[in-house]
Amino acid sequence: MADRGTAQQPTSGESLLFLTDDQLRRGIEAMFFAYRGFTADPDRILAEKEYGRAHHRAIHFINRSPGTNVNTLLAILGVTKQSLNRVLRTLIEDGLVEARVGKRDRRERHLYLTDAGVELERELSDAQRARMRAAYRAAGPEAVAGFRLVLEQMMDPELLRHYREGGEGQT
Amino acid sequence: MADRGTAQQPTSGESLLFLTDDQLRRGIEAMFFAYRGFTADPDRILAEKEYGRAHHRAIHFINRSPGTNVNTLLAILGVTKQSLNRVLRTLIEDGLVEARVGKRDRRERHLYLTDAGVELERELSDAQRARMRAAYRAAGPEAVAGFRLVLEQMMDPELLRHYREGGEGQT
DNA sequence: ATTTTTATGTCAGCCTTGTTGACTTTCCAA
DNA sequence: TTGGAAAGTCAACAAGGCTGACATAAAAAT
Repeated sequence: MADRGTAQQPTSGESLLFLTDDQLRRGIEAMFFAYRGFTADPDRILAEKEYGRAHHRAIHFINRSPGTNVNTLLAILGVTKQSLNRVLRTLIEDGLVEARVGKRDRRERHLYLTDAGVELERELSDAQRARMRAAYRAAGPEAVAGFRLVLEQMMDPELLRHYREGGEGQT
Repeated sequence: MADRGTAQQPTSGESLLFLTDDQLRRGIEAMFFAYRGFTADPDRILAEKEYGRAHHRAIHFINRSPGTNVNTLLAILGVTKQSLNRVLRTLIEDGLVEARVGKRDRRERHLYLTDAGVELERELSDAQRARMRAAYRAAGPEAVAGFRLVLEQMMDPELLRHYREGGEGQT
């Protein structure tokens, strides 16, 4: 209802054909299908190990920011503490994650991957990166820049912050 | 383990900096965060109406290809028939989807949205398109082309087929 | 004409991962 | 010293995946 309907003509000289409902629909489907491919490889590995996608996400972000506390992780993952806690507990029990009591604020738990955790993270992200790398290589650097730009625009602004802050990569 | 590790230098003249592990990790996180934004608006609408994301997906693809049969939908959505059936049954009970017995092959059910179904589809896709349109507009046509190209490369080839066949848009 | 295969639906039961609500423990800070 | 934030726990529940088994109708093959 925030829309001007389906019939759209090119307006100014810029040609806004890429904003037609049909083009948008194709983008939406591309997101849907691509996300499936994006998660397929890690999912296969996780299934063998009695873990799920939620474990992967926790492991990923603990690996990216070692020593992060539970609250921060909660905000990044966008789930409830009860939901995260269940996942975290199994990872700690299985010796993949270590929760150290905070020094300054002893209520906080700082999360770290153990050696075994690092190893699983490696296995999962190697698989995911392999597919990503193949896609990047096939599409080329200019396409990748556009890909990243559009995705950033689709994010919740709050998450965009976490995204930009995460890691020390030279963009 | 299909990787050459983190330390990567620019090789040929082409500069393969966009293929570093760090760049790939940022792409992976971009996918994760953006997918959340991508589904946030429809999810909000669906929650009010006692439906979930699975209903949205079914409605979307029935709307895109009216008269499609259950098997095709199964292949596109990548779920089991039991899972789809549960969703489909509620949609039919609620009068959003109609299942007509096939004329040539009377085993098949051809699926159509009713007027009420079309209306919900509109509401959901308007919300989703609005965000997509804002992202497209902010990123610009060249970025959108790259976005689509990378996503296509990430898809399962089997799904890529469905993706390309779907709809009659002039790409 | 009979058998087999295909398309679909359905029942039962399981798992993961999300939710809300209530409650406790710890401990920083006003 | 007391209020409240951070963290953890327990219980109950729902959505939406999954497998397996089975039923029915109709098409296709023999």
